[in-house]
Amino acid sequence: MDKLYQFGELAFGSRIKRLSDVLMKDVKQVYKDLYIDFEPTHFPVFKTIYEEKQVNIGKLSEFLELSQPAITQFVNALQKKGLISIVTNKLDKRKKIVQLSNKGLIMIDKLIPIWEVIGNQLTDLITNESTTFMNHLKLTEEKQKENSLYKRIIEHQKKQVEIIEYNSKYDSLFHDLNIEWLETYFYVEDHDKEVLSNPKSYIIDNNGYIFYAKYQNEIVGTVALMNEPEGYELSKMAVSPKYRGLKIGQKMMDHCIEFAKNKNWNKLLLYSNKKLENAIYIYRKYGFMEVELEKDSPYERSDIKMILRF
Amino acid sequence: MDKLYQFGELAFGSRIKRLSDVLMKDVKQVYKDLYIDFEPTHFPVFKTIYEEKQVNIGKLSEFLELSQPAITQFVNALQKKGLISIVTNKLDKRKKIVQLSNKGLIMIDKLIPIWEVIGNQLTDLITNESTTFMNHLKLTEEKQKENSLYKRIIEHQKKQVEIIEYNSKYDSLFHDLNIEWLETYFYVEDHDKEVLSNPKSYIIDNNGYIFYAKYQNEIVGTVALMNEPEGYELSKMAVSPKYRGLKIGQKMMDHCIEFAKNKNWNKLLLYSNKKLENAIYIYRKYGFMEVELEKDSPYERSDIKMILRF
DNA sequence: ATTATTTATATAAGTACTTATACAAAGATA
DNA sequence: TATCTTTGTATAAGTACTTATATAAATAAT
Repeated sequence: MDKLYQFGELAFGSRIKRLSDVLMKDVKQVYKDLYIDFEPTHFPVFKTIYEEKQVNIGKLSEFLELSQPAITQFVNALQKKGLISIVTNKLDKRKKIVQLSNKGLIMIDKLIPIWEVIGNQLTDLITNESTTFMNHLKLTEEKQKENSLYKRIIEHQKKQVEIIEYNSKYDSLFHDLNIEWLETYFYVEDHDKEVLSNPKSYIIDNNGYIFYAKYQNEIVGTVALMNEPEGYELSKMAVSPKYRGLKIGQKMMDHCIEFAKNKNWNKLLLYSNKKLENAIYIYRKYGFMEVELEKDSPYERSDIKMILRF
Repeated sequence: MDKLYQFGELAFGSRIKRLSDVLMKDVKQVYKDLYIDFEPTHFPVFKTIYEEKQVNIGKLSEFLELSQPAITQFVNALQKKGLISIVTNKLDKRKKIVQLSNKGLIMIDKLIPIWEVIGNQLTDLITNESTTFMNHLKLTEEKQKENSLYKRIIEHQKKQVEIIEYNSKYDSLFHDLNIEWLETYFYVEDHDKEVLSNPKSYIIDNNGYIFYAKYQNEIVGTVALMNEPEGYELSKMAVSPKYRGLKIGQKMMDHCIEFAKNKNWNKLLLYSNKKLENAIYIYRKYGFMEVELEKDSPYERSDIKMILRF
């Protein structure tokens, strides 16, 4: 029972406020998932500064129909984040000219593609067969409850990720992504360097497989299925830190399991480390079970071995 | 140049927020004008309590899809204003049962008619020929800028006030409204009592006129045009304190001036007191000019005499 | 019958605005 | 040229929410 529905037009203001709040919250979560350090409320001010290139506080207030103190507060926040620079106008020392900083320009490049996605998904959300404002509002509220803007955006982003097969031209990317991952969480063992520098001889030529996650024409993740005496080992899983949040790891995992089933393998094994709690949690969700770790395990850093049986 | 327009769907959230803010602001001003001590943001909670009769905080939060702390804050504010009473449920001492207080019930009686007006005017505002949510929003924003919800409501209320002619059945109302006014700003002179108790003989039978302002079938204001040797005097203007804000005084003044012109009188006079600054300001706006006050003016309280010449 | 968990509300702190007011620089006026 | 007004921004305090967390009472589990 949603009382605001029952109140009809009288609650129109409260309802559009509530809708605005949930949409803002969803977009906030999207930025967070994509590791973009940007507040949705800063969007109008930031985009206007970007478009106008140089603009003062009064003009921003006028353009956006927000109070001048509101703009001052946003501008201060954006400067604190280093996204804009503020200079006093030489001809009129009362005026503060605002423009994007270098960091702001880098941020804009990250934001523009996601803004396009947000815009499209929002359009989907608010587009429906209706003739009155109240009905549009109602249908939009219902759609948002069923499948929120947040979910819509994340689903769309996930669809943009495709898994492709080994190609030697990506050897250096394969190396770099995995070294980066190792350096972040552990340290690079000599054996790693050897294998990662020669994926063809160590993996492919040994009847192994390498897959890449491709997102917007860029390789953003790698995974390998290595042919070991005991069975195929899931390994070399690395995701570019810029693209975490898109569940790329899970997408690669889905692909590998499907691939293994099609090959009629009866199991997949992997080595990991208990300190990677999130990863272990996900492996378990996929059905991997912990087994005893052999003394001569292939990696120093491993302290857990898991097997998924089909 | 409204930037948010240009940003298209992306700025949808910001725009509905802005619209919500201006509508709330307009309704707040309406309550203020009508001397109703009520916050528009309290509307959903207050109306729900009224409809449910007895309800606890958790249920309110559920019904209105607002966080529990939000409800707690609203409920505390309403209690502080004396509009609701809170009792702890005897069976479950965690639960706080909220219901309208006597003061709250009186408030509801004041609010219900104005809620109807607000609802109707809002409906007008958001009703337009369009098919998409964005266009509805755009048209509504434009209508709001042209003729705001606030103006629409006040215009409507003013239209509800009509001026009617003398009828002896309203003699006691005529007396009471004027005595109340005198007691608020001055004190009641003996002569006042005499005149106000016998309007027929003192005013009507002396070729004078009495008019009433009628609002929703209730007499809420009075004014008289008294036949004096020098000319007709505008007098006995009183408005019920419950209905200030509807510009009833101005409506009666309009009527009297129109009436005087139709009678081909060449002037209207009035006596007032300089401490009633607002009244004097309005008289001047209508074209009344200050003239010298005779020593033997008819009222002790008067310290200014004004004349409007046609 | 304890103890642990869940439920109902309160409290604290933060965010995104608002209005009111202060202040300094620029422009207008006498 | 001094002063008065206007313009541009800053600061303070308030409002309407939010999330995170605390606390007390009720209920479930042992």
